[in-house]
Amino acid sequence: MPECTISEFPAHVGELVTIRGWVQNRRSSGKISFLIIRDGSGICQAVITRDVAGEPYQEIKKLPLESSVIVSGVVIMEDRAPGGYEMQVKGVEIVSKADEFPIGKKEHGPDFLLSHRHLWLRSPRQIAILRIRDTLVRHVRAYFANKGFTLVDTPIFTTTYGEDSTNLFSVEYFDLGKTYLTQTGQLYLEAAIFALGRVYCLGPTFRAEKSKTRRHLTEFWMAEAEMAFCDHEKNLEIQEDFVSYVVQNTIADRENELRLLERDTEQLKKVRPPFYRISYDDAIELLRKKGHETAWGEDLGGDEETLISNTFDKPVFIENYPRKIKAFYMKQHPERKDCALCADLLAPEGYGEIIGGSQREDDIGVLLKSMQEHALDPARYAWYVDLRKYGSVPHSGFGLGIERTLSWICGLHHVRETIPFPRMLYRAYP
RNA sequence: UCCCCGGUAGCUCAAUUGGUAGAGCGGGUGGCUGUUAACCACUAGGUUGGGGGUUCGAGUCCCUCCCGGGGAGCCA
Repeated sequence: MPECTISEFPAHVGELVTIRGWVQNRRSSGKISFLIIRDGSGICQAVITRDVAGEPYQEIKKLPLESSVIVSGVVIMEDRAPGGYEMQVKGVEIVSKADEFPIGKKEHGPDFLLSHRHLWLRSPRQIAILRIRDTLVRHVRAYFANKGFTLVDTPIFTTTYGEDSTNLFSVEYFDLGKTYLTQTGQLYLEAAIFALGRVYCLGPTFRAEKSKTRRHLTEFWMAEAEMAFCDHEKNLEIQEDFVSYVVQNTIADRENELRLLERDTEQLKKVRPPFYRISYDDAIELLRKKGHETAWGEDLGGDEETLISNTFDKPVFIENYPRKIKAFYMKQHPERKDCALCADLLAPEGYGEIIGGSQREDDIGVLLKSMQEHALDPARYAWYVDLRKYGSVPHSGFGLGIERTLSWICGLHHVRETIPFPRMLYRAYP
C-alpha cells in the first residue's frame, strides 16, 4: 500500500494510502469515530466505523491522545473535514499507546506549558510558529546569499567581549582560564571582511542579563552582517532592503500559519523601503512632546521604545546615539563628536528594537582612545586593533534578533514562544 | 538587585465579613452512525507550595521561606 504524507492528499484523492502519525484529537460515537491525525506535514480527519473496523473498533475509539498510529484508508474530498480532505479508514495499527497526555484541550498557564515545552511543541500554534521561524531563517540566508555575502561562522567561545563584560557567561577553558560565551560575532566578522568583502553569520548568542521581560532570553539567535567599504548611510539602506525582503517573503510563504495565529498582516505588508529615520536628539524631543521626560544621554528603555515605535506605521531608525551609552567600536560622528554613527531599528506595533547597527571606528587612534574610555584591556583586543593596521577601510554592519523579529511577524506577546527551547533567567528545563 | 501579581483536584479556575473545599476539562464506566475544544448520564480524585503564629475555628488574617509570572535596570 503506498505511503504518503497528509500534505500530499490532494494528489491521492480516491486512492488507498497509508499515513503514519499521532492522534491529535478524537471524537467518537457508538459506531463511528473521528481521529485527527498529525503526521508532521499536516493534519487530517480519519473516519472509522465499527462495521469496517470490526473487533478492534472498541480499542481505537478509546485511543489516548498522542498515541502513535499507522492508518490506511481512502482519501476523499470532504467539506465537513478540517482541511477539506478526509481519510476513510480501512485499518489502524497502533505503534505505541500513549500515557495520559499532560497538555489538554483547554487552556494552561505559562509555568505549566514551559515546564512541558517538549510536549507543548506538538500543539498547532507552536507548530505554526516553528514553521514561520524556519521560513524566516531561510529568507535571511537567501537574502545574504543573493547579495554576495559569504557565511562566516564565528566562534562561540571568545576571549574578547563585544558589548558589556557584566553580562557574559563564563566557561572554564582547560588551562587557559576563563573564556566567555559569545554575545556577538561582530568583531570576528570585521576580521573576515578583509578577506571576503561582505560577510554574515547566523548563530546563538548568550547574555547573562538578569532580565525578566517578554523581550528577553538568555540564549537567542542573531543574524549579523558586516560590509567593507560601507558607510553609515549605505548600512541603513541595506537594512531596509533586508528587513523588507525577509518580512514580505515570510508572510507570503506562511499565510496559513499566520491566519492560525490570528495575525493581521496588513501592517506587515507596509514594510517596504524607505523606513522612517529620526535622530536620538529628535527621539528625546518626541518623547518630551508626548509627556515622557528623558534626559539627553540616557538610553531609551522599553517604555520609550514602545512609545516611539507606536508613533510610526513602519519600522523607524533611531540614529546617532550618545557614544557613552554605546559600544566602544562604533565610529565617532564627524560633526557630533559626542555621538556615534549608529542606528537601532525599532519595529512598529510596539515591538521595539530588532536591529542594532553602526559604522565601525576605522581610525586606530580614536579606537584605542575609545577602548581606554571603556576600560578594555588592549592586550585582549590586540588582534582587533591589528585590523586597523593592515589596510583599514570604512566599514559597517548590523545584527538582527531572530526571536524579536519573529515575535513581531507572528504578533506574539512574548519571545519565549519563538524559540523551540527557551532559556530564561529561571528556566533551563527542558 | 528592586517593585507588582500569583501558588487550591492531573490541568484551568471558583470559594461572600474567618464558619462543612466546588465547577469545567482530563481519567474511569455506560450511551450515541457525521463529529468539529462533539454531546449526555454516572463515578473516582484534595496534607489549599513549606514552616511558624493569631483564633473556639484559617484556603481566607500576620510573619517567614521556597517556586513561578510580569515589569524596572540592561539589551537583540
